[in-house]
Amino acid sequence: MSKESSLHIYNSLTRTKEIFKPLNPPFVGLYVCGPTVYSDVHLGNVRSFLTFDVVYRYLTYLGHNVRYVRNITDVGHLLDDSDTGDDKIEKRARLEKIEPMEIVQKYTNGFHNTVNQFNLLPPSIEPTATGHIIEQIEMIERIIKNGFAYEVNGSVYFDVKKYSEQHNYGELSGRKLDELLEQTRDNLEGGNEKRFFADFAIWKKASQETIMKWESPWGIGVPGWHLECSVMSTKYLGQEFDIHGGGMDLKFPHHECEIAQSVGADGTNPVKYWMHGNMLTVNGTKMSKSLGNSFLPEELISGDHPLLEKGYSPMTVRFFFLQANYKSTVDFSNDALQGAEKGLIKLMNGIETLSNLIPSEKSTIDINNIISNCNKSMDDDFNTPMTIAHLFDGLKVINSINDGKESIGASDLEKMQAHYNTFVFNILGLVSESSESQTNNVENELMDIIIELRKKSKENKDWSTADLIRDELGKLNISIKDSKDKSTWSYEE
RNA sequence: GGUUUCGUGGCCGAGUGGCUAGGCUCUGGUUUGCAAAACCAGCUACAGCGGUUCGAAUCCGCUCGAAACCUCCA
Repeated sequence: MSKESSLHIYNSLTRTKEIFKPLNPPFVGLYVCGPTVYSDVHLGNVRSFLTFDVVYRYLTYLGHNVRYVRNITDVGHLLDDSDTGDDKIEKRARLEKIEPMEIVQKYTNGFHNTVNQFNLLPPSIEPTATGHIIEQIEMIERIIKNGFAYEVNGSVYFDVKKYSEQHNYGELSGRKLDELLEQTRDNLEGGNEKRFFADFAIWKKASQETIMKWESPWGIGVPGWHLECSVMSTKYLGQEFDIHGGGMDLKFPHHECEIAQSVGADGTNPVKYWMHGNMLTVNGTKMSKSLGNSFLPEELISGDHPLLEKGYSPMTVRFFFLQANYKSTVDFSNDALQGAEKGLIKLMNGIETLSNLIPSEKSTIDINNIISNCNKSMDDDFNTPMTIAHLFDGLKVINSINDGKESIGASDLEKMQAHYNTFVFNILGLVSESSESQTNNVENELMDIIIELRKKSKENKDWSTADLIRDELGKLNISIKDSKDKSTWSYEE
């Protein structure tokens, strides 16, 4: 069913690159931690979702039947585990004086808009935490039954100490419990319901004011944040599934707790391959809401932000992110963005050139190398920067064919065009930003007339008229490029 | 303090024991009525100090520096 592939994935759990073998071919389960919808997603969030968008796209390209689950956290994201723990969404609702569900709807819509702008494919299933309260309660019951959780005063905590007697709590993040203890001594002070400092809430008793709350065997309350991912991933992908992704910052405690919960409830380690995307930094520090250095997509596009010299299109940003490895931090800078902007234009121009190439009798160049190089680099843990480098290598060939220095046969040309379409548009998910506006027929025909007129004046060596036309079009952001026998036009920024 | 990771040229960023990354910028050239685009060539590199090796930017050790996580965060 799936193509011959030697896809390797860096598994955060084993800290090595492993060959990817689906548990139940041709199906592949991919779960990605989605946003907590209590405020706008910023660019750092986008990078993470983009990483897994490309993973999803490439797995699909390889012929796998991928079920991609990305959740929406709409409840249970407690500010902390203290007894006065507050829910992020409720806090926001109180601030904005509206219903929690209104907050959820507002920022879920915002999230979807953003994600569309960056051309991220929608997941197969986008479950919400509030839609799976029953399953969460059932999971808590299983954990309690197995002796890995205890109830105190209407709340339920995961018993990390008990768990670590039989299992390895910290296997994902590399943390050791006794070391953790030394560092968190301060947190043990005060009246805490937990038996052990590392225990975490899986059910939290609701206070009087809490709006979103549910009945449970332990009274009225809300589920713990880590629980929803454990429940929803295994509900839709099975007790063991292939890939779990998320940002590096979720590795501990969130993902560590997910493992503990699943093992605690069902005795199975749910995830075969853990993937963690790295952070977006600004001037060397992580972009985050709390630090106030985050961009909203609108600010990015308009350039209306103190840290931005100008606006950048979503595709420029997408391309910029793809030019770095997902496992590395990327530093956001204007110089880098401008570099990406020009690089993307070059790539898109090259594809335009490719689509207009005229085939020759036979090829003087080897197409297969370019194609297999792209596959190889994607197979190497989704190495998009390398893939892009190979695409640029191919561009040189395309341009020299266009210049008449090399030639390409009809079947090779077809292959090459298919290859660029597949890799650039389907796998990397880039979109030609000018093409949409160029589908207007009247516009195209008008431009044909103008270009024809200009051609006439050029033939008459009436340079001033030819230049006038070019300059005036330039004012409308239309640029004219002359080659030997014809002129082409396109919109520019 | 602990865990994880990293330090590559003007900028961004791959790579990995011996073979050109790539993009952007800059310089020179080709092409062009001019421009743009394209093409060719050039320019600055692997934090520092030791070690292993025939050979290291790539492995090991130390030093210096940076980041994330250890509290909510993609």
